[in-house]
Amino acid sequence: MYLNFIAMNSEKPEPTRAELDILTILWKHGPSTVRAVHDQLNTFKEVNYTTTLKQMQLMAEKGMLSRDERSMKHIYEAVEEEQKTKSLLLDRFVDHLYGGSASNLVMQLLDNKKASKAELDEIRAVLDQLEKGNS
Amino acid sequence: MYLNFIAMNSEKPEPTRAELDILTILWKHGPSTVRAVHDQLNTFKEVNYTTTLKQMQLMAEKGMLSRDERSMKHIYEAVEEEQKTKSLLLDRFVDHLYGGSASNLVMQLLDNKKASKAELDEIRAVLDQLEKGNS
DNA sequence: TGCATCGTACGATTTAAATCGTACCTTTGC
DNA sequence: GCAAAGGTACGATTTAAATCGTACGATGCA
Repeated sequence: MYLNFIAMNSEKPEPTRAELDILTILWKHGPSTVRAVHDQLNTFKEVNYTTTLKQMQLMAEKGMLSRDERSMKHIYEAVEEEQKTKSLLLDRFVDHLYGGSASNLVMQLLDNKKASKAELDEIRAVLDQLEKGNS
Repeated sequence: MYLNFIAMNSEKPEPTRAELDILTILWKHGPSTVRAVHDQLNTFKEVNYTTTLKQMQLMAEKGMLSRDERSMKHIYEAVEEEQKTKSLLLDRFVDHLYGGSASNLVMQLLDNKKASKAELDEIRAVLDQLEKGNS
């Protein structure tokens, strides 16, 4: 009763929605000032500049972002790579909603007619690639 | 003919984590008492009974659950179907993390070695099925 | 009949996320 | 040299989610 493996394993915090918005911008544009991130953010979401600032400061404190303070305009950068973070989120998502079954998720995805013909072909290509590599 | 209010409102709220846990149980077991849901819940998460009760009452208030009060032990049931809800969540997920590209998501998924050989085959089968139907 | 058990109701609290207001320091242009 | 513009710092507030404590009504049964 002392150990809880599930709790121990899932102790990795996932970014919140607002954090993910900021990460996405940083991944896309590379190291940036708060101002730059904020401007991007405001193209789809209205928030006060200080809100973005605070958010990024907190993220830096948490270790999600690093920052270069050499100049007065601090430059922030995402610490974790895009793929790594998204992959974590995706895994959690599959586990939570599809009992860990990737194929179940894909089936649902394809059923949703969310995938165009071009996408289907692309997916098939990925499959071919994988099978070739594995065998 | 009047249109359903919920259907008209496209700002459909997505269930929170705790809510999703409860929905998942209800989808799996069908209409249930709070006690039954709570017991299931406690197999992987420690919460007080009244917490589960309150949560389910709120969900009913929000229209996510319906309840039959004829007996003292109220019976709750999920209003939305499993597939419909999951499909909404999946779409939001794809949009947010993969710019709406299903194939990008699938690629990541397959890269994650999260998919076994059997799953790959299954996915391929789904693809075949779809292409046949479409063309 | 009385008490333990199981149920609902619901206000209050805790926790976490997100936002904002205000203070104050630096740089820049005139 | 100084005001305006633009930057950081950070406490306080707002909002939403999740949890719990307590009250009290039904039921079952020795």
